[in-house]
Amino acid sequence: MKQSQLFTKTRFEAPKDEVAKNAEILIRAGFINKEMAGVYDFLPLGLRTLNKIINLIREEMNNLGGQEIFMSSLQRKELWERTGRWNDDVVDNWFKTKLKEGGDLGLGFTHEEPVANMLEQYVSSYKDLPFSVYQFQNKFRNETRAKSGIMRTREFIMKDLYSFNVDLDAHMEFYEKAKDAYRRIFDKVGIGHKTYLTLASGGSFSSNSHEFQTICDAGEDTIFITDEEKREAVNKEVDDRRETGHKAVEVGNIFSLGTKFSEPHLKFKNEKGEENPVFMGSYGIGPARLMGTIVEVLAKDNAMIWPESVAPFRVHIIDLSQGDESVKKSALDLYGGLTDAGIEALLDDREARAGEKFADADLIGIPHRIVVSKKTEAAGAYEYTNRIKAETSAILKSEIMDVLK
RNA sequence: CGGGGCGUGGUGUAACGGUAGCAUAAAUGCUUUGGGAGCAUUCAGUCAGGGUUCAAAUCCCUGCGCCCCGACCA
Repeated sequence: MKQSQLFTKTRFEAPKDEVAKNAEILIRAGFINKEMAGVYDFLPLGLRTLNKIINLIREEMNNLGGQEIFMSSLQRKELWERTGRWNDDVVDNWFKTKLKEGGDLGLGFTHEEPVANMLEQYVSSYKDLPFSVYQFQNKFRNETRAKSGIMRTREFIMKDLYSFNVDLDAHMEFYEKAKDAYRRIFDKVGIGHKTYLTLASGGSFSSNSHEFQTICDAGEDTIFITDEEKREAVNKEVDDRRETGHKAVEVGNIFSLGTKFSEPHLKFKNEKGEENPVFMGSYGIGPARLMGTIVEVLAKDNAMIWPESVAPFRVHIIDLSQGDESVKKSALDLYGGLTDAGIEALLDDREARAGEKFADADLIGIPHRIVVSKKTEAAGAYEYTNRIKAETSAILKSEIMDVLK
Protein backbone atom coordinates (compact mmCIF):
# COMPACT_ATOMS: atom_id res chain seq x y z
CA MET A 1 0.00 0.00 0.00
CA LYS A 2 1.23 3.44 -0.87
CA GLN A 3 0.77 5.82 2.00
CA SER A 4 -0.15 8.66 -0.32
CA GLN A 5 -3.26 6.63 -1.15
CA LEU A 6 -4.00 5.45 2.38
CA PHE A 7 -7.19 6.76 3.89
CA THR A 8 -5.91 7.68 7.31
CA LYS A 9 -4.32 10.60 8.98
CA THR A 10 -2.23 10.74 12.10
CA ARG A 11 -2.71 13.55 14.53
CA PHE A 12 -0.61 15.39 17.02
CA GLU A 13 -3.04 15.35 19.87
CA ALA A 14 -5.68 12.93 21.00
CA PRO A 15 -9.23 14.25 21.42
CA LYS A 16 -9.62 15.53 24.96
CA ASP A 17 -12.49 13.19 25.73
CA GLU A 18 -10.30 10.12 25.36
CA VAL A 19 -8.34 9.11 28.41
CA ALA A 20 -7.85 5.40 27.79
CA LYS A 21 -4.38 4.65 26.46
CA ASN A 22 -5.66 2.29 23.77
CA ALA A 23 -8.08 4.87 22.39
CA GLU A 24 -5.56 7.71 22.47
CA ILE A 25 -2.92 5.76 20.59
CA LEU A 26 -5.28 4.14 18.11
CA ILE A 27 -6.99 7.45 17.30
CA ARG A 28 -3.74 9.40 17.01
CA ALA A 29 -2.27 6.74 14.73
CA GLY A 30 -5.41 6.75 12.59
CA PHE A 31 -6.50 3.18 13.33
CA ILE A 32 -9.96 3.93 14.66
CA ASN A 33 -12.53 6.72 14.72
CA LYS A 34 -14.95 7.42 17.50
CA GLU A 35 -18.58 7.46 16.42
CA MET A 36 -20.11 8.03 19.86
CA ALA A 37 -19.57 6.83 23.39
CA GLY A 38 -18.81 3.13 23.23
CA VAL A 39 -19.02 2.95 19.43
CA TYR A 40 -15.96 3.03 17.18
CA ASP A 41 -15.23 2.73 13.48
CA PHE A 42 -12.22 0.83 12.18
CA LEU A 43 -10.15 2.64 9.55
CA PRO A 44 -7.89 0.85 7.06
CA LEU A 45 -4.91 0.43 9.38
CA GLY A 46 -7.09 -0.58 12.30
CA LEU A 47 -9.11 -2.96 10.20
CA ARG A 48 -5.98 -4.68 8.93
CA THR A 49 -4.87 -5.30 12.49
CA LEU A 50 -8.33 -6.38 13.56
CA ASN A 51 -8.53 -8.81 10.66
CA LYS A 52 -5.13 -10.26 11.53
CA ILE A 53 -6.40 -10.93 15.03
CA ILE A 54 -9.59 -12.42 13.64
CA ASN A 55 -7.73 -14.69 11.24
CA LEU A 56 -5.42 -15.87 13.95
CA ILE A 57 -8.42 -16.79 16.10
CA ARG A 58 -10.16 -18.37 13.11
CA GLU A 59 -7.19 -20.63 12.51
CA GLU A 60 -7.33 -21.93 16.07
CA MET A 61 -11.08 -22.42 15.95
CA ASN A 62 -10.75 -24.41 12.75
CA ASN A 63 -8.04 -26.55 14.34
CA LEU A 64 -10.45 -27.23 17.18
CA GLY A 65 -12.87 -28.58 14.63
CA GLY A 66 -15.15 -25.56 14.74
CA GLN A 67 -17.14 -24.73 11.62
CA GLU A 68 -17.68 -21.11 10.80
CA ILE A 69 -21.18 -19.74 10.43
CA PHE A 70 -22.66 -16.25 10.45
CA MET A 71 -25.91 -15.65 12.27
CA SER A 72 -28.24 -12.67 12.20
CA SER A 73 -28.14 -9.73 14.58
CA LEU A 74 -31.92 -9.38 14.62
CA GLN A 75 -33.41 -11.95 16.95
CA ARG A 76 -36.92 -13.21 17.74
CA LYS A 77 -38.43 -12.48 21.11
CA GLU A 78 -39.99 -15.94 21.44
CA LEU A 79 -36.64 -17.73 21.62
CA TRP A 80 -35.56 -15.62 24.53
CA GLU A 81 -38.83 -15.92 26.38
CA ARG A 82 -38.36 -19.69 26.56
CA THR A 83 -35.24 -19.24 28.70
CA GLY A 84 -36.51 -16.20 30.55
CA ARG A 85 -33.89 -13.92 29.09
CA TRP A 86 -36.21 -11.53 27.26
CA ASN A 87 -37.22 -10.04 30.60
CA ASP A 88 -35.54 -6.70 31.29
CA ASP A 89 -35.19 -7.61 34.94
CA VAL A 90 -33.08 -10.61 33.94
CA VAL A 91 -31.13 -9.00 31.10
CA ASP A 92 -30.90 -5.24 31.42
CA ASN A 93 -28.72 -4.39 28.43
CA TRP A 94 -30.95 -5.38 25.54
CA PHE A 95 -31.29 -3.14 22.54
CA LYS A 96 -34.86 -3.91 21.58
CA THR A 97 -36.70 -2.75 18.51
CA LYS A 98 -39.94 -3.40 16.64
CA LEU A 99 -41.12 -4.44 13.25
CA LYS A 100 -43.34 -1.94 11.46
CA GLU A 101 -46.17 -4.39 11.96
CA GLY A 102 -45.50 -4.27 15.66
CA GLY A 103 -43.64 -7.46 16.55
CA ASP A 104 -40.76 -7.25 19.03
CA LEU A 105 -37.17 -7.89 17.97
CA GLY A 106 -33.88 -7.79 19.82
CA LEU A 107 -30.42 -6.87 18.58
CA GLY A 108 -28.49 -9.87 19.83
CA PHE A 109 -26.20 -9.48 22.82
CA THR A 110 -25.24 -13.17 22.49
CA HIS A 111 -26.47 -16.17 20.52
CA GLU A 112 -27.07 -19.18 22.77
CA GLU A 113 -30.82 -19.20 22.23
CA PRO A 114 -30.83 -18.69 18.45
CA VAL A 115 -28.03 -21.17 17.84
CA ALA A 116 -29.76 -23.83 19.94
CA ASN A 117 -32.99 -23.16 18.12
CA MET A 118 -31.41 -23.28 14.68
CA LEU A 119 -29.77 -26.61 15.42
CA GLU A 120 -33.00 -28.32 16.43
CA GLN A 121 -33.67 -29.18 12.81
CA TYR A 122 -30.16 -30.55 12.28
CA VAL A 123 -29.70 -32.61 15.44
CA SER A 124 -31.88 -35.59 16.22
CA SER A 125 -29.51 -38.50 16.87
CA TYR A 126 -26.32 -39.22 18.83
CA LYS A 127 -24.87 -39.80 15.36
CA ASP A 128 -25.19 -36.05 14.69
CA LEU A 129 -22.90 -35.27 17.62
CA PRO A 130 -20.41 -33.94 18.57
CA PHE A 131 -19.74 -30.76 16.64
CA SER A 132 -19.06 -27.10 17.19
CA VAL A 133 -19.85 -23.93 15.28
CA TYR A 134 -18.50 -20.43 15.63
CA GLN A 135 -18.87 -16.98 14.16
CA PHE A 136 -17.40 -13.49 14.17
CA GLN A 137 -20.44 -11.36 14.63
CA ASN A 138 -21.55 -8.01 15.96
CA LYS A 139 -23.04 -8.00 19.42
CA PHE A 140 -25.08 -5.16 20.88
CA ARG A 141 -25.14 -4.42 24.58
CA ASN A 142 -26.76 -1.35 26.03
CA GLU A 143 -24.09 -0.82 28.65
CA THR A 144 -24.92 1.72 31.31
CA ARG A 145 -21.39 2.89 31.07
CA ALA A 146 -19.15 2.38 28.07
CA LYS A 147 -15.53 2.94 28.97
CA SER A 148 -11.85 2.46 28.28
CA GLY A 149 -11.87 3.09 24.53
CA ILE A 150 -12.46 -0.09 22.56
CA MET A 151 -12.32 -2.25 25.69
CA ARG A 152 -15.97 -1.93 26.63
CA THR A 153 -18.28 -0.81 23.87
CA ARG A 154 -21.96 -1.03 23.04
CA GLU A 155 -21.44 -2.58 19.65
CA PHE A 156 -18.57 -4.98 19.18
CA ILE A 157 -17.39 -7.97 17.24
CA MET A 158 -17.37 -11.19 19.16
CA LYS A 159 -16.07 -14.58 18.24
CA ASP A 160 -18.53 -16.94 19.82
CA LEU A 161 -18.11 -20.67 19.49
CA TYR A 162 -20.71 -23.18 20.65
CA SER A 163 -19.99 -26.83 21.29
CA PHE A 164 -22.54 -29.65 21.27
CA ASN A 165 -21.84 -32.99 22.93
CA VAL A 166 -23.77 -35.99 24.17
CA ASP A 167 -22.80 -35.63 27.83
CA LEU A 168 -20.57 -33.98 30.38
CA ASP A 169 -17.56 -36.24 29.77
CA ALA A 170 -17.54 -35.65 26.06
CA HIS A 171 -18.04 -31.97 26.70
CA MET A 172 -15.12 -31.69 29.11
CA GLU A 173 -12.77 -33.26 26.62
CA PHE A 174 -13.61 -30.49 24.17
CA TYR A 175 -13.53 -27.87 26.91
CA GLU A 176 -9.92 -28.74 27.72
CA LYS A 177 -8.91 -28.50 24.07
CA ALA A 178 -10.58 -25.11 23.86
CA LYS A 179 -8.47 -23.95 26.81
CA ASP A 180 -5.31 -24.87 24.92
CA ALA A 181 -6.50 -23.13 21.77
CA TYR A 182 -7.18 -19.97 23.75
CA ARG A 183 -3.73 -20.11 25.31
CA ARG A 184 -2.16 -20.27 21.89
CA ILE A 185 -4.18 -17.31 20.65
CA PHE A 186 -3.08 -15.04 23.48
CA ASP A 187 0.52 -16.20 23.12
CA LYS A 188 0.47 -15.47 19.41
CA VAL A 189 -0.79 -11.92 19.77
CA GLY A 190 1.91 -11.12 22.26
CA ILE A 191 0.08 -10.93 25.58
CA GLY A 192 0.42 -14.53 26.74
CA HIS A 193 2.91 -13.67 29.46
CA LYS A 194 0.34 -11.42 31.12
CA THR A 195 -2.69 -13.64 30.58
CA TYR A 196 -4.02 -16.03 33.23
CA LEU A 197 -6.53 -18.84 33.07
CA THR A 198 -8.90 -17.63 35.75
CA LEU A 199 -11.56 -19.48 37.64
CA ALA A 200 -14.76 -17.44 37.50
CA SER A 201 -18.26 -17.63 38.86
CA GLY A 202 -19.91 -18.28 35.51
CA GLY A 203 -22.62 -15.72 35.97
CA SER A 204 -26.24 -16.71 36.05
CA PHE A 205 -26.23 -19.65 33.66
CA SER A 206 -23.15 -21.69 34.30
CA SER A 207 -21.72 -23.29 37.38
CA ASN A 208 -18.39 -23.91 35.72
CA SER A 209 -16.50 -21.33 33.72
CA HIS A 210 -13.08 -19.94 33.10
CA GLU A 211 -11.97 -16.54 31.98
CA PHE A 212 -8.73 -15.53 30.36
CA GLN A 213 -7.64 -12.44 32.20
CA THR A 214 -4.83 -10.18 31.06
CA ILE A 215 -3.19 -8.07 33.71
CA CYS A 216 -3.34 -4.37 32.83
CA ASP A 217 -4.42 -1.12 34.44
CA ALA A 218 -7.40 -0.67 32.15
CA GLY A 219 -8.91 -3.90 33.44
CA GLU A 220 -12.20 -3.97 35.31
CA ASP A 221 -11.72 -7.22 37.18
CA THR A 222 -9.46 -8.16 40.02
CA ILE A 223 -7.70 -11.51 39.97
CA PHE A 224 -5.46 -13.38 42.38
CA ILE A 225 -2.64 -15.42 40.90
CA THR A 226 -2.74 -18.98 42.22
CA ASP A 227 0.04 -20.45 40.09
CA GLU A 228 2.50 -18.17 38.36
CA GLU A 229 4.22 -21.07 36.59
CA LYS A 230 1.03 -22.37 35.02
CA ARG A 231 -0.39 -18.86 34.63
CA GLU A 232 -3.50 -19.61 36.65
CA ALA A 233 -5.58 -17.29 38.78
CA VAL A 234 -8.92 -16.91 40.47
CA ASN A 235 -11.37 -14.04 40.02
CA LYS A 236 -12.13 -11.91 43.07
CA GLU A 237 -15.85 -12.59 42.53
CA VAL A 238 -15.38 -16.31 43.37
CA ASP A 239 -14.14 -15.97 46.98
CA ASP A 240 -13.17 -13.22 49.34
CA ARG A 241 -9.42 -13.03 49.21
CA ARG A 242 -7.52 -10.73 51.52
CA GLU A 243 -4.25 -10.20 49.68
CA THR A 244 -3.89 -7.53 47.02
CA GLY A 245 -5.06 -8.61 43.63
CA HIS A 246 -4.20 -7.52 40.11
CA LYS A 247 -6.34 -5.41 37.83
CA ALA A 248 -7.08 -7.48 34.77
CA VAL A 249 -9.20 -7.41 31.64
CA GLU A 250 -11.24 -10.37 30.48
CA VAL A 251 -10.00 -11.17 26.98
CA GLY A 252 -11.78 -14.49 26.64
CA ASN A 253 -14.13 -16.85 28.42
CA ILE A 254 -15.24 -20.43 28.21
CA PHE A 255 -18.49 -21.69 29.70
CA SER A 256 -19.96 -25.09 30.38
CA LEU A 257 -23.59 -24.38 29.63
CA GLY A 258 -24.94 -27.81 30.38
CA THR A 259 -28.47 -28.35 29.11
CA LYS A 260 -30.02 -25.01 30.04
CA PHE A 261 -30.38 -23.83 26.45
CA SER A 262 -31.02 -27.23 24.91
CA GLU A 263 -33.56 -28.42 27.48
CA PRO A 264 -36.51 -26.62 25.83
CA HIS A 265 -36.13 -28.16 22.36
CA LEU A 266 -32.63 -29.25 21.35
CA LYS A 267 -32.64 -32.99 22.07
CA PHE A 268 -31.20 -36.15 20.53
CA LYS A 269 -31.91 -39.89 20.78
CA ASN A 270 -29.15 -42.08 22.18
CA GLU A 271 -28.31 -45.65 21.16
CA LYS A 272 -31.24 -46.96 23.18
CA GLY A 273 -33.70 -44.56 21.61
CA GLU A 274 -33.93 -42.43 24.76
CA GLU A 275 -34.28 -38.69 24.35
CA ASN A 276 -31.65 -36.46 26.00
CA PRO A 277 -30.86 -32.76 25.86
CA VAL A 278 -27.59 -31.82 24.13
CA PHE A 279 -24.75 -30.77 26.42
CA MET A 280 -23.59 -27.30 25.36
CA GLY A 281 -20.61 -25.04 25.89
CA SER A 282 -19.90 -21.50 24.73
CA TYR A 283 -16.56 -19.83 24.17
CA GLY A 284 -16.07 -16.11 23.56
CA ILE A 285 -13.32 -13.74 22.52
CA GLY A 286 -13.80 -10.09 21.58
CA PRO A 287 -11.26 -9.36 18.84
CA ALA A 288 -11.54 -5.58 19.22
CA ARG A 289 -11.20 -5.74 22.99
CA LEU A 290 -8.21 -7.99 22.41
CA MET A 291 -6.74 -5.35 20.11
CA GLY A 292 -7.23 -2.73 22.80
CA THR A 293 -5.62 -5.00 25.35
CA ILE A 294 -2.60 -5.58 23.11
CA VAL A 295 -2.13 -1.80 22.97
CA GLU A 296 -2.57 -1.41 26.72
CA VAL A 297 0.00 -4.11 27.42
CA LEU A 298 2.59 -3.41 24.73
CA ALA A 299 2.51 0.38 24.18
CA LYS A 300 5.41 2.29 25.64
CA ASP A 301 5.91 6.05 25.94
CA ASN A 302 2.56 6.68 24.32
CA ALA A 303 3.51 4.81 21.15
CA MET A 304 2.74 1.36 19.91
CA ILE A 305 5.10 -1.23 18.51
CA TRP A 306 2.98 -3.97 16.97
CA PRO A 307 4.00 -7.60 17.20
CA GLU A 308 4.53 -9.07 13.74
CA SER A 309 1.51 -11.33 14.12
CA VAL A 310 -0.98 -8.46 14.21
CA ALA A 311 0.86 -5.46 12.73
CA PRO A 312 -1.12 -3.78 9.93
CA PHE A 313 1.95 -4.17 7.71
CA ARG A 314 5.25 -5.94 8.30
CA VAL A 315 7.49 -3.33 6.74
CA HIS A 316 7.29 0.45 6.55
CA ILE A 317 9.40 1.90 3.75
CA ILE A 318 10.28 5.55 4.22
CA ASP A 319 10.98 7.20 0.89
CA LEU A 320 13.26 10.20 1.51
CA SER A 321 13.93 10.86 -2.16
CA GLN A 322 12.78 14.46 -1.87
CA GLY A 323 12.72 15.10 -5.55
CA ASP A 324 15.55 12.75 -6.50
CA GLU A 325 14.04 10.50 -9.14
CA SER A 326 16.57 7.68 -8.88
CA VAL A 327 16.11 7.42 -5.11
CA LYS A 328 12.36 7.44 -5.58
CA LYS A 329 12.64 4.63 -8.08
CA SER A 330 14.80 2.66 -5.68
CA ALA A 331 12.18 2.94 -2.95
CA LEU A 332 9.50 1.91 -5.39
CA ASP A 333 11.59 -1.07 -6.53
CA LEU A 334 12.03 -2.19 -2.95
CA TYR A 335 8.30 -1.87 -2.38
CA GLY A 336 7.59 -3.91 -5.50
CA GLY A 337 10.12 -6.54 -4.52
CA LEU A 338 8.70 -6.99 -1.04
CA THR A 339 5.15 -7.07 -2.33
CA ASP A 340 6.04 -9.69 -4.92
CA ALA A 341 7.68 -11.74 -2.18
CA GLY A 342 4.44 -11.66 -0.22
CA ILE A 343 5.78 -9.28 2.42
CA GLU A 344 3.19 -6.66 3.30
CA ALA A 345 4.75 -3.25 2.97
CA LEU A 346 3.55 0.31 3.45
CA LEU A 347 5.48 2.78 1.28
CA ASP A 348 5.57 6.35 2.56
CA ASP A 349 5.74 8.04 -0.81
CA ARG A 350 4.13 11.26 0.37
CA GLU A 351 5.50 14.69 -0.40
CA ALA A 352 6.47 15.37 3.16
CA ARG A 353 9.56 16.23 5.13
CA ALA A 354 11.67 13.57 6.77
CA GLY A 355 10.72 14.55 10.31
CA GLU A 356 7.02 14.23 9.61
CA LYS A 357 7.47 10.83 8.00
CA PHE A 358 9.53 9.52 10.88
CA ALA A 359 7.08 10.82 13.44
CA ASP A 360 4.16 9.21 11.64
CA ALA A 361 6.03 5.93 11.31
CA ASP A 362 6.74 5.93 15.05
CA LEU A 363 3.08 6.50 15.73
CA ILE A 364 1.84 3.75 13.41
CA GLY A 365 4.36 1.36 14.91
CA ILE A 366 5.02 -1.09 12.07
CA PRO A 367 7.77 -3.41 13.40
CA HIS A 368 10.27 -3.15 10.52
CA ARG A 369 11.29 0.21 9.06
CA ILE A 370 13.46 0.75 6.00
CA VAL A 371 14.69 4.20 4.97
CA VAL A 372 15.64 4.86 1.37
CA SER A 373 17.46 8.17 0.78
CA LYS A 374 20.34 9.72 -1.16
CA LYS A 375 22.58 8.73 1.70
CA THR A 376 21.57 5.08 1.68
CA GLU A 377 21.64 4.94 -2.10
CA ALA A 378 25.23 6.19 -2.14
CA ALA A 379 26.16 3.39 0.24
CA GLY A 380 24.29 0.77 -1.76
CA ALA A 381 22.41 -0.16 1.37
CA TYR A 382 19.18 0.45 3.25
CA GLU A 383 18.82 1.86 6.71
CA TYR A 384 16.95 -0.85 8.57
CA THR A 385 15.29 -0.49 11.98
CA ASN A 386 13.82 -3.31 13.99
CA ARG A 387 11.48 -1.59 16.41
CA ILE A 388 10.94 -4.60 18.58
CA LYS A 389 14.66 -4.99 19.20
CA ALA A 390 15.20 -1.22 19.02
CA GLU A 391 18.12 -1.71 16.65
CA THR A 392 19.12 0.24 13.56
CA SER A 393 21.73 -0.87 11.04
CA ALA A 394 22.78 -0.54 7.42
CA ILE A 395 21.78 -3.56 5.37
CA LEU A 396 23.15 -4.19 1.90
CA LYS A 397 20.40 -4.08 -0.69
CA SER A 398 21.08 -7.66 -1.68
CA GLU A 399 20.63 -8.86 1.89
CA ILE A 400 17.40 -7.16 2.87
CA MET A 401 15.20 -10.14 2.00
CA ASP A 402 17.19 -12.41 4.27
CA VAL A 403 16.85 -9.97 7.14
CA LEU A 404 13.09 -9.82 6.74
CA LYS A 405 12.64 -13.57 6.47
C1' C B 1 -28.53 3.81 37.77
C1' G B 2 -25.93 7.05 42.08
C1' G B 3 -21.89 10.73 42.45
C1' G B 4 -18.35 14.22 40.19
C1' G B 5 -16.36 17.02 35.97
C1' C B 6 -17.09 19.20 31.15
C1' G B 7 -19.21 21.02 26.07
C1' U B 8 -15.58 27.34 21.74
C1' G B 9 -13.15 26.18 13.96
C1' G B 10 -11.40 19.15 11.89
C1' U B 11 -8.07 18.84 16.54
C1' G B 12 -5.98 21.29 21.06
C1' U B 13 -6.66 25.71 23.87
C1' A B 14 -7.85 31.44 25.37
C1' A B 15 -11.43 35.39 26.20
C1' C B 16 -14.05 40.21 33.85
C1' G B 17 -21.15 40.09 31.26
C1' G B 18 -18.64 44.45 26.46
C1' U B 19 -14.52 43.49 18.98
C1' A B 20 -14.58 35.40 19.69
C1' G B 21 -8.11 35.18 19.82
C1' C B 22 -3.88 31.65 19.52
C1' A B 23 -1.79 26.99 17.92
C1' U B 24 -2.33 22.98 14.77
C1' A B 25 -4.68 20.80 10.57
C1' A B 26 -6.40 22.15 5.58
C1' A B 27 -5.73 25.32 0.72
C1' U B 28 -2.31 28.52 -2.54
C1' G B 29 2.54 30.57 -3.53
C1' C B 30 7.81 31.24 -2.49
C1' U B 31 11.83 29.23 0.22
C1' U B 32 13.57 24.74 2.67
C1' U B 33 14.74 19.20 2.65
C1' G B 34 17.39 12.92 7.58
C1' G B 35 13.30 13.66 13.20
C1' G B 36 6.43 16.99 13.16
C1' A B 37 10.76 23.77 9.04
C1' G B 38 10.02 29.41 7.65
C1' C B 39 7.29 33.63 5.42
C1' A B 40 2.78 35.50 3.14
C1' U B 41 -2.32 34.90 1.92
C1' U B 42 -6.85 32.03 2.63
C1' C B 43 -10.69 28.69 4.75
C1' A B 44 -13.00 27.40 9.30
C1' G B 45 -15.92 27.94 15.68
C1' U B 46 -19.22 29.40 20.92
C1' C B 47 -23.88 21.73 21.55
C1' A B 48 -29.49 22.84 21.04
C1' G B 49 -33.77 25.55 22.82
C1' G B 50 -35.58 29.08 26.16
C1' G B 51 -34.71 33.05 29.97
C1' U B 52 -32.11 37.47 32.51
C1' U B 53 -29.58 41.94 30.43
C1' C B 54 -28.58 47.87 26.71
C1' A B 55 -25.17 43.68 25.86
C1' A B 56 -24.31 36.35 26.97
C1' A B 57 -19.06 31.78 25.05
C1' U B 58 -19.53 33.80 30.07
C1' C B 59 -25.30 34.18 34.51
C1' C B 60 -30.17 31.03 35.06
C1' C B 61 -33.52 26.86 33.27
C1' U B 62 -34.46 22.57 30.14
C1' G B 63 -32.70 19.10 26.78
C1' C B 64 -28.76 16.53 24.29
C1' G B 65 -23.76 14.88 24.30
C1' C B 66 -18.81 13.53 26.36
C1' C B 67 -15.29 11.93 30.33
C1' C B 68 -14.15 9.94 35.26
C1' C B 69 -15.44 7.13 40.09
C1' G B 70 -18.94 3.56 41.86
C1' A B 71 -22.95 -0.10 40.87
C1' C B 72 -24.03 -3.52 36.83
C1' C B 73 -21.59 -6.62 33.18
C1' A B 74 -25.55 -13.54 31.36
